[in-house]
Amino acid sequence: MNIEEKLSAVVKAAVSALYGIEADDKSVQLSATRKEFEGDLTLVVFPFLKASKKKPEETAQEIGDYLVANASEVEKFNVVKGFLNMVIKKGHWVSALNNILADDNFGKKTPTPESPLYMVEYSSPNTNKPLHLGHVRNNLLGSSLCRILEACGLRVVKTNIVNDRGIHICKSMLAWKLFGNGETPESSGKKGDHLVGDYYVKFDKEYRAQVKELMSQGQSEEDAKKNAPLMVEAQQMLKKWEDGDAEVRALWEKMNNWVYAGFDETYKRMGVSFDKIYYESQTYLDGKAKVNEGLEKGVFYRREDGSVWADLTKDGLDEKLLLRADGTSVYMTQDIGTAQQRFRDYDISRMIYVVGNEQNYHFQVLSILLDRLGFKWGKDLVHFSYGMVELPEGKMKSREGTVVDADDLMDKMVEDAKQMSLELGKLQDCSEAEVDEVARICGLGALKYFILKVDPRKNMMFDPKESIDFNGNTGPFIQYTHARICSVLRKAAEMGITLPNKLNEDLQISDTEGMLIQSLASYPDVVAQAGKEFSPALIANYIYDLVKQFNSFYHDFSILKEGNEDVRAFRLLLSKSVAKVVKSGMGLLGIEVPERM
RNA sequence: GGUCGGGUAGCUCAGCUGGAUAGAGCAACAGCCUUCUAAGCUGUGGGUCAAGGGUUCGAAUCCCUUCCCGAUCACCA
Repeated sequence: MNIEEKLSAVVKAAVSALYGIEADDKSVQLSATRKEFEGDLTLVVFPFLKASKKKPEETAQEIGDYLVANASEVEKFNVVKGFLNMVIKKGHWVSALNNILADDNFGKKTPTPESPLYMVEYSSPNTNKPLHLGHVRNNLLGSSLCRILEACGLRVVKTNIVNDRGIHICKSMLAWKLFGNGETPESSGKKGDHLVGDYYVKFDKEYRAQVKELMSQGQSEEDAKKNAPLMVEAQQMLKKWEDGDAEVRALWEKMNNWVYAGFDETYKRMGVSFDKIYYESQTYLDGKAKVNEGLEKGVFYRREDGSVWADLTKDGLDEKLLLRADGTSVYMTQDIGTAQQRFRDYDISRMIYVVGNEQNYHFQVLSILLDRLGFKWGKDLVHFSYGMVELPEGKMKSREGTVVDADDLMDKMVEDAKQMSLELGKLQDCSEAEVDEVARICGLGALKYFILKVDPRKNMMFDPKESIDFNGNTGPFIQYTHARICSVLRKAAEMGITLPNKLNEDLQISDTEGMLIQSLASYPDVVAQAGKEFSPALIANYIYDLVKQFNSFYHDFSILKEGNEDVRAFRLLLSKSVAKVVKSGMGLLGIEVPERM
C-alpha cells in the first residue's frame, strides 16, 4: 500500500470521527504539494465543508490535527486556505526507497496464465510501398502499448494484418512487368520494399499521363480514369490473381517477398515484432463466406446488380458495401474474416486495433457487423484511434511524394546523433563500433521519444526541415541522465565503495531528496494509468519530470564527494533507483538507454 | 450537409476524473565547467487557455451557443 492509499484511509476516518460522514474516494483529493508551499502531500478540504459547517481553514486544521495524531507518517502540516499541506516524515521516504531497491520488477506486474488475454493489432502495412512516418507512429504506439499492458499484468498477443492483396499491389506488379526490365533488389541494390514502392509511383505517373491523354481526346475525367489502359490491365491482373492464375501468383509472391524482406529490416531496427502475422490473402475468403452466411440469415441484403450490403441506417449510419457485384471482397469483408480466424486461434478476452483516427467510422461499422453476425466480442472491440502525423504543408501523401520515409528518417536520426557525439567528443576512448552503437541508441531514442511523448489521440506536427532535437524534453536528455548516473556508479565501484542493500531509516535527508523518492514511488501508479488509458505519453512525461528533478539534485548535491558515508551511500542508491526507473520506463516505450554517451 | 475529433506562449507540446499564482521544451536574452559527463543547471521576458454565456465556494478542465481547423460519410485500404 502506498502513502496516498494509507492517508486516504485515515482522512476518511478523520471526517467520519469529526463530522460523521462516510467520504468516498472522489471526495478525498490527495495530490503532491505544489513546490511553492511547504509539504509533500496536499488534501483539498473543500468537499468536507458541507459536513463540517466550518470555514475551510478551521476544517483543514481539525483534519490536520487528526492526521498528526493518527497517521504515523505525518510529521506536521500547514493550512493555506482550503488546502491542507502535510509534511511526511523523512523516514517514510527512506523506507519507500528501500522498497524500491528491493523490488527488481518495481512498477510492473507479472502476467500469469490466468491473466486476461489481449490481442493487439498494429502496423498493418500494404505491400506496395515502404513504411513511412505514419506507420512509424503506429508501430511505436502499438509495440509500446503491448509492453505497457504486459507491465499491467495482462497477457498480450502482438499481431499484424498484412494487406498483401488488392488492386494497389497489382499496380506495382504491372508497372514492374512493363517497365522493370527484370530489376531485382539484388541487381539494383535497393531494399525490396523501396523497389516495389518505386514501381507503384511509376504506375501512378504513367497512369496519370494516360488519363490526361484520354481527356484531351474528349473523355470525361471519370471515364478517362476508368478507361486508361494501365488501369484496365491492373484490374485484369487482380481478376487473374483471384482466379489463381499461375503466372500472376508467381509474380505476386516474388514481389511480396521482396517487400517482406524490406519490412523485416525496418521492423528490426525500430524494435518491433509480432507473435502472429495474418495475411489478408488468407483471410478474405473466410470473410466472404461469413458475409454470405449473413446474407442467408437475412442480416445483409443483395442489390439488383448482385452486390451485397449491410443496412446500418437503424444505427444512425449509412449502408455499407460488403461484396462487389462481381463477388470480390472489400476491406470490411477481409476484416470480418480476420477477426473470425483470430478468435478461433486464441482465447481472446479483448481485441485492440491500433489504427489511425481516419478509420473511426470503419471500426464503428465493424463492431456492429461482427455483433450482428453473432460474434459476442464484436461490441467490445477497442479501436485505439491515434492522430495523424502532419507535415507543415498538411497530410502526407504517397503519390505527391510528401511522405517521410521510415528508413531515411532513422538513418538521419542516427547520423545526427553520431555527429553530435563526435562534436562533444566524450567517447574518444571508445571503439568505432561502440560509438556507432551509442549513436544508434540515441538517434532512435530521439525519434521514438519525439513521437511517443505526444498524446496518442492528437494529431502531431513533424517538420522535416527542422531536425528532431537532442536537448530539452527529448529522448537523449533522458538517456544522458541515465549515462551520467551509470558513470557515477562506475566511479563509486572504482573507489571501492560497497553499497548496502538497505538504508537506515533514521538517516536525515533533504527535502529535495525526499521529493525525488516521492516521484520514484509514483512510478507504479503511472504504469497502471498508462495501461488504463492506453497512453505511452503518460510514461514519457513522467520520466521527463523525474529526470529533470534528478538533474537538479545532481547539480546541487555532491554524491561521491559527500563526507558522510551513510549519506553518500544513500545518494548512490537514490541515483541507482532513478536509473532503474528510467531504464524501466524507457523500456516500456521501446527506448534503450546507454551506460555512457 | 450528417457524424466524430481538435483550438493552451512566436513554434512543438503538457495540464482536461473541476482546486492554490496555467506549466515544460525549442527559439531570444543573462549567468554557471581547475569540482561526480555542460546532450546539463539557474534566471529573465513571453498567455484574452478561439469567442460568448451557464453550472460551482472554485472552470483551461463540465454544459450550451458561435467561430475556425481537421477527419470521415468510397464498389480505396
